[in-house]
Amino acid sequence: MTGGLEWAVTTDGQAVTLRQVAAQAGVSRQTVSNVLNAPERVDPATRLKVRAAIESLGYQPSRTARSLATRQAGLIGYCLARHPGRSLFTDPFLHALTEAIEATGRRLLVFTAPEGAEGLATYADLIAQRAVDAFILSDTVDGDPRHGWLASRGVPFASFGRTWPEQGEQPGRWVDVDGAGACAELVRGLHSAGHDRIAFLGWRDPVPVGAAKDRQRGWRDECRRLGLPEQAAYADSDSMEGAAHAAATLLDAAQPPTAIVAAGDLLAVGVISEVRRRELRPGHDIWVTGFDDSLLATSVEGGLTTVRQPAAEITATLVRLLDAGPGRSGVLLDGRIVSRSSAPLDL
Amino acid sequence: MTGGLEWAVTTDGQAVTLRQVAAQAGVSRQTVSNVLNAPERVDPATRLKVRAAIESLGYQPSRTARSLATRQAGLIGYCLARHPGRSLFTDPFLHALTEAIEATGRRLLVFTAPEGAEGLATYADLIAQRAVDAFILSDTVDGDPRHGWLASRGVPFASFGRTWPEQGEQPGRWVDVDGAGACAELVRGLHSAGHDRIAFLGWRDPVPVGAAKDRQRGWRDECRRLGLPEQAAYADSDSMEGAAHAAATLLDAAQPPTAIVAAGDLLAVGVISEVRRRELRPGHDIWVTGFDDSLLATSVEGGLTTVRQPAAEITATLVRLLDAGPGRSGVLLDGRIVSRSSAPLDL
DNA sequence: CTGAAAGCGCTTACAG
DNA sequence: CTGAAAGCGCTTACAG
Repeated sequence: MTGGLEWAVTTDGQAVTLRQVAAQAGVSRQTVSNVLNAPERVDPATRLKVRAAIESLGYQPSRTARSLATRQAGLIGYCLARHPGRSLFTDPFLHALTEAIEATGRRLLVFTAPEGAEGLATYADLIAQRAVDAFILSDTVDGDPRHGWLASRGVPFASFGRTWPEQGEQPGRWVDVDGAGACAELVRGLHSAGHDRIAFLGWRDPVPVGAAKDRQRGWRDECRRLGLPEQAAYADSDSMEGAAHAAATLLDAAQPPTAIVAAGDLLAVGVISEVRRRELRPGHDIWVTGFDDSLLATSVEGGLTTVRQPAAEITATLVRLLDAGPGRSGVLLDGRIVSRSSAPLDL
Repeated sequence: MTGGLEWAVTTDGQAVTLRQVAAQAGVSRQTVSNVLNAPERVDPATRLKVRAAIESLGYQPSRTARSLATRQAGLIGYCLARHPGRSLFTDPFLHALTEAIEATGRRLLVFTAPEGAEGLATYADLIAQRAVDAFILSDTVDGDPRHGWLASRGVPFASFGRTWPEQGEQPGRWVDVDGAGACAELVRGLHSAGHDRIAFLGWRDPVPVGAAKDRQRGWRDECRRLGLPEQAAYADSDSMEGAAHAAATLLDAAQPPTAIVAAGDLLAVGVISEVRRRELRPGHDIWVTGFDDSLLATSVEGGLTTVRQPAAEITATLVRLLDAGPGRSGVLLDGRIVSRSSAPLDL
């Protein structure tokens, strides 16, 4: 014993099994199994004896053998987005998801799959091989085929993100961040701070969509409610450069906005660079906000006001939904506005 | 049958097993197993018969049962970095790794663990549970304890990144990108383009380290070789802002550099913003390079000249090393310089 | 070439 | 409360 980090192997490199624990404790194998899985059924004295043997041998049950017996892989499948590095939220999300799953004693299996309906074959393989018990879906797209497909087969899953069908019609269970609500709040905050011309800067069309439209809708509805003009511009690509050009068109208008709500942090950073180039000061002359609270948000001078997606809450909800059984339900979580100097909001 | 996407379940929702395939084909179970695992041993005629049954039932072997019999989990473990979102290469790396592992018929299990020696307990658990066959290590730090610990226990692993002990002393097998070589090449390219004052911009100390020092060493050695001055500055944090401030000190010098080699893309973007703020033109007045070819590199105006880490090559090498058996070896891969307008190099 | 047997390391009713 | 039995769904020698 070298201090708790030794792993369960005998001198010949073989792993310790139930049988050896049973032998050492002088009980049968099923008794050992019972102290592990139903300790209340076994006599306290033998329980202690068995626990001592487990401890001294450093025994841990084989996941594989247990899985075969219980018919549970103990693994949740998660498909990595096919465009690595495109979203700045992917990495924090995956980390939080892994921790949330681990907290329930299961683990995360990641895999890749082709886009769209073709990718279903990969899901089918995983199911047929009984390699996972359930799936977590993210990077959902409008009309995502996975949800209906899985639901119709009775495969448990939970989705981060909506597929945007009519309300209540989405198969299965989902959780999402209320992008519309967060952007509306941003507009209210900016308006309270004295802004009357609050523009929106989004992505031009062949881009993600659902979530982007949701954010824009929140901005637009709130502007209407407050009787503010609706100025919007769109970046040709998801880049700082694209955003800078789009921002330029806004700032060149006869009545330029005094605040710009960008649909993402990267876009916001592009807006800021354009603002600076015009010798205007972000957070003074022009207020700028982003979305995601990614590493970029704390990377620009003074910091970027942005909307944080509550990764831990999202993933905890996903895990809960996973075990909620069949049915349809949705949870909408609030994004949290993080105020920094690009738009010093009073929250 | 609805077109190949149906999964292997009977009408009662139970998965198809070997036994049912055997029954339908009119052979024994081990014959079915043989056509799957050693087809050359079975008569072509029965092989066909069995294949037809497999096909028609949509049968796939249970991973769990197979794992128990073969004593191979079929899973590779990979620990996610504890600082999600800090590195822009994490996401592309993970995606490439997953594909590389899948190409060998195995899958990737991701997990989280505490930093440093404490985290070894998590590795120990995974091993004791026989949940994985091997590990891929990344986010290596100087003097990383994992390599020696795993090697001494005979657990297969492969490392992306060095632990920077004396040459040849690192336990196990590793692959890394030659940051020194790439930065030296950058310096040569800049020098050929007429630059005589080529500064380096890195991170101030309590940051990653090994790789950062390696990049700086490449820059420094090449500057010495060419007889160029060695100007360097360091960002206080891994942020555009920190880089902008550090760049300012360089540009305020009596003999300011005409080119700046930044240790990372985020730093480089910060340098560019400082350059622009001074009404200087990146790629004309001041040439700027980054490292990683992350999404930021194509996000700034005209694009950032940077060093691409060959994700597919790295991960293919990792998988190869995983199966190379015990021993020590290292592979140093070249980074590829991607020239864009922030430093229009002739390559 | 094919099949009967044993075993992988657990768990789950079920007797005692 | 405890243990003998059966079984999870495969694979791997080994007879025939």
